[in-house]
Amino acid sequence: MRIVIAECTVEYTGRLTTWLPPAVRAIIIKTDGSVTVHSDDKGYKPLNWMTKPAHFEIPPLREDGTAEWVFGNSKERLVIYLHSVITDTQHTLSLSEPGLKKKGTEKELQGWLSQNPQQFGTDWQFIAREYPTGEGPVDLLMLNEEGERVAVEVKRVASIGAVDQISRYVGALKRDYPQEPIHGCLIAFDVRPRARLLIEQRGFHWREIDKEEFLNSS
Amino acid sequence: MRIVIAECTVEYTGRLTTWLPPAVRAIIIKTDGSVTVHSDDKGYKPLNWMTKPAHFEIPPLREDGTAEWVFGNSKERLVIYLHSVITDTQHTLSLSEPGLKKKGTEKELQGWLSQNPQQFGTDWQFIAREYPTGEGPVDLLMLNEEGERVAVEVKRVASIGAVDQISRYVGALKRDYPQEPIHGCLIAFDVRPRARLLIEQRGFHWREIDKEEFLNSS
DNA sequence: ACATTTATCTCGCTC
DNA sequence: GAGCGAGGTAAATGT
Repeated sequence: MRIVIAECTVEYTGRLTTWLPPAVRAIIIKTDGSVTVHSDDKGYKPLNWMTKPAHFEIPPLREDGTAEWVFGNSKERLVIYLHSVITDTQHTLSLSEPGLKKKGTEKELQGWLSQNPQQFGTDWQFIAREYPTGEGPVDLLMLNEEGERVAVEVKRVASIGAVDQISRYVGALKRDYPQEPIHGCLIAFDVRPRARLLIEQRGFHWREIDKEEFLNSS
Repeated sequence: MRIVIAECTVEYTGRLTTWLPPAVRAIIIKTDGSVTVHSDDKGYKPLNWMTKPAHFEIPPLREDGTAEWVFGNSKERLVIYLHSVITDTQHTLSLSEPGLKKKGTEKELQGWLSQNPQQFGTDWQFIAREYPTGEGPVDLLMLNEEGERVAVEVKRVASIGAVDQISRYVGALKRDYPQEPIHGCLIAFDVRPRARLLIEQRGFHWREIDKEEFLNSS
C-alpha cells in the first residue's frame, strides 16, 4: 500500500465527468489495483477513486516535483496531477487478509426462518430459499396453514422498496400458478411505518422478528 | 488526518456484530470524526469503519506497545486492539476542501428534461420536479399530448427497481386523481433489457436519451 | 429525528 | 458478461 500526501488536482472521465480543484489530499494506492483520493473531511468516502483492478501509469516525479498519474480500465480514466508531494510512503500490510466475520446478517436470518417456519404460524411449511421467478429470486417460498404459496421477503430493516420486491415476485408467481392464490409476506427485525402502510394497502402481510430472540436461538 | 499502520484486531457492535482477526492494516482517522480500517486488498471499501461524527477514546500506547482504541456513537461501537504499531503519522491536509465538481449526474438529466419536454414528444408539458405522492416523490410530473398526467422516473442506468418505483408512483397518483388516466414513463441513458420487458408488461413506456446529445446540449 | 432516494454506489453471487 | 440484490450501505435532502 502506497500512501501519498500531495497537493493535487484530479480528473475522472467514465460514467460521468468530474474535476477536483487543487488542494492537499491523501492518495491511497492498494496492491489490488484500487485507488482512492481522500480529503480530511466529508466522512468515510473518497472524493475520487478507481475500483480494482485499474491499470497504473505512475512515472517518477519530474525535476520540478510534479507528476501526472493515470489510472484506467476499459471504460474509465482517473488522472491525478501532482503539483507538490509532501510525503510518499510504502507500507507492507498482511499479505492474506483474514477478512471480516459477521453475525446478524440478512442471509443468516433467512436461513434461520427456513429452519423455523413456525415463526410464520403453526403448520407453515418451508419450500425453498432464493426461489427463482422470472422477475428475480424470492427470499423464501413457503406454504401457509391452508397449503397456499406465500412469497416471503426477508430484511434486517424493511423499507418501502421491500414491498415493491414482494409485489413483483407475487406478480410473477401468479403468472406461473394462475389457478392458485399467491400470498406475500414481509418479515424483518424492523418494518418501517411506511412499509407497513403500503404492504397492508396491497393486501400482503408483515411481521417483525425479535432480534434478541433470533441472536439467542441461532 | 492520522494514519496508523499496525497489527490489530477490530470489533464492531451495532447494526450487527463483526470481528476482524489479527493482521497488519492501515487505520485512517479523519479530523471530521470518521475512522476506517483498510487492508491492502478487497478494493475501495474499508474492512471496518465508523462514520462521522464518532466519539474518540484513543489513549497513548502502553509500555508494551499495545493500546485499545474505542470509537463510538449513540448506537454503535468500534474497538481497535493495537498489538503492535508500525508507523503512526499525522498529516495536515487542506482545511477547506473545494469538493468534487460533477457533470452527467441524474439530477442534471432531470433538470434538462424539465426544460426540454419535447424529448418526450411534441406538445408535452412539464408540471413539476420531485412531485410528492403519498408513496414517495416522482422525479418528473408531465402532461402528454392528450393532456394526461405522466409520472416520469429518470435514471442514468435504469434497472428493474426503477420500474417498481414508477408502478408505486402511478398507483399513488391514481388514488389522488381517480377520474383521470395516469401514465408512467421511464427515461434513462441506458434502460436495461429486463427493465424494458417489465415496464412494457406493466403498460408503461420507456425511452433512452443519447448521452452525447445531452452533454452537448446542456 | 424520520423517511426517502441517489450513488462514478461497491460487492458478491448466479446464470 | 449480464442481471439481481444486499450493504453496518453512506450521504444528501426534505419534513
